[in-house]
Amino acid sequence: MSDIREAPGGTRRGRPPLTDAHRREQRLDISRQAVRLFRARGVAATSGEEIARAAGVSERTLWRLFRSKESCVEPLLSLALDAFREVLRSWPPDRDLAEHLAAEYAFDPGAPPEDVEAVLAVVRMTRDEPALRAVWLVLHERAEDTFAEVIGARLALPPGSLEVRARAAVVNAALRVATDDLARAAGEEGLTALTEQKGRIGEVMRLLAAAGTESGENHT
Amino acid sequence: MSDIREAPGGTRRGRPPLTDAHRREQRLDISRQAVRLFRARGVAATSGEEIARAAGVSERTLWRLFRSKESCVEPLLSLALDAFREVLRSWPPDRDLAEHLAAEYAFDPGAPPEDVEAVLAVVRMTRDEPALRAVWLVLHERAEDTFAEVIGARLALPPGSLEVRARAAVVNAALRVATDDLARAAGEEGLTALTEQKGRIGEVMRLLAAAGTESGENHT
DNA sequence: CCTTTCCTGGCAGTAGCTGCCATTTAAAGG
DNA sequence: CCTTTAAATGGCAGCTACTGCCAGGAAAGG
Repeated sequence: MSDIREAPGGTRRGRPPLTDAHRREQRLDISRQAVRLFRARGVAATSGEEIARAAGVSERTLWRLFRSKESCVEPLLSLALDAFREVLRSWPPDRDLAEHLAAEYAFDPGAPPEDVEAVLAVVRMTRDEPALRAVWLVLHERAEDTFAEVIGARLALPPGSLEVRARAAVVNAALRVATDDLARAAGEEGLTALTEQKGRIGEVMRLLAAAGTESGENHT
Repeated sequence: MSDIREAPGGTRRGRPPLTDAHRREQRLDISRQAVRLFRARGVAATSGEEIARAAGVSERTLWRLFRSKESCVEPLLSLALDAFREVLRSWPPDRDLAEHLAAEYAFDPGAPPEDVEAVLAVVRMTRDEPALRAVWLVLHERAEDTFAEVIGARLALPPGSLEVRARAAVVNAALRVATDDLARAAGEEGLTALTEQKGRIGEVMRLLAAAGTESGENHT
């Protein structure tokens, strides 16, 4: 809304802020190091100082970029949510939501394979590490706002309305269960069977066929 | 399963463990004090020592009963989830799930009104306090296991199956959105309009009519 | 050059916890 | 009664996650 970046007349002075892209890359790099250490030694046995050292940054800036050591996994986890968000945004008007998701979403972030493997590893770790689970759930819920925008636009309802929020939360829940299941399967069988997993994801997505799209007529 | 409480021959020696009821009451009492302080001074400005002192217990035992000061709100928040769980368990076989929930669930824990108000206050606080939000989300997800038991029994499917877990997560999401909305409304208008709120809860619950019950036939 | 603005690091301090051990409490046996 | 056993609690030391504060250093314009 009122995001005034530049005063109307004057020229910029001083060092320009880092670009958002740079910031994201910086956080992502730290995230990679943190996840590597978490996988190797466990979360409890990994200190913030080690993460900072591995990322080639001071501990002070680490705490500036992440509010807790567990939240260092956020950038990697966000890759999965971003990919889903893109598919949701590409939802064509003439198609059923569940059909669209079941057909188009296959958990394929446009990211290097080592990042994808790291994401799946973190999702698996959230089962045993309560703090990581909390991060995962909070991230998921934050993504609901974006889901609500898409769904709200489709239903011609405000994104903050009760119905839209409920539908966004339902989509979010299905995504979480599907992703957890995929990560578990990838951990047990390796991700060779990823194509088979696409079927299971589609299965979950199809479950919200009724709740996600049609039947906008049964509310007052 | 193998919950052997008593060795086959000998008699119990030493002090018996506290009953679960006592434990719950103890944690609930601490929870009340913590929420009171959180509401008065904010979470950041409330120390674990203060919570312990207010609850008449040593700081050491506080940390034994709660892993973090934010998790002190868990017992109170659980009241809301327990109430819903009870309604879900009373789901009659001949009724639609959404209908049942819309008709029977009205956010009325069998608890003293000051506890109910505290619960709503905490739910409201989760909007601005990220740590409390994380606790709320984790608690919700933990409740999904119970939801899955009920739904699994109804669908004649194992509670751990993908479909049952997905449906439980969907119900859970709807409950969360409805509860957040109710807490917000109660905070703005006071809870005089609670009867009106029952209508909005029903609205949300009816949204999962299709996803929650019938249409078990559209999966492979 | 200087100035401004942003970024980063170092350092001190706090508080949220944890481990360890002593003390107390509630039961049963002698 | 006293002893024994197990569970609960408290006190203390210590570690680490994290914060505030301030001092440079880097990138822009004057």
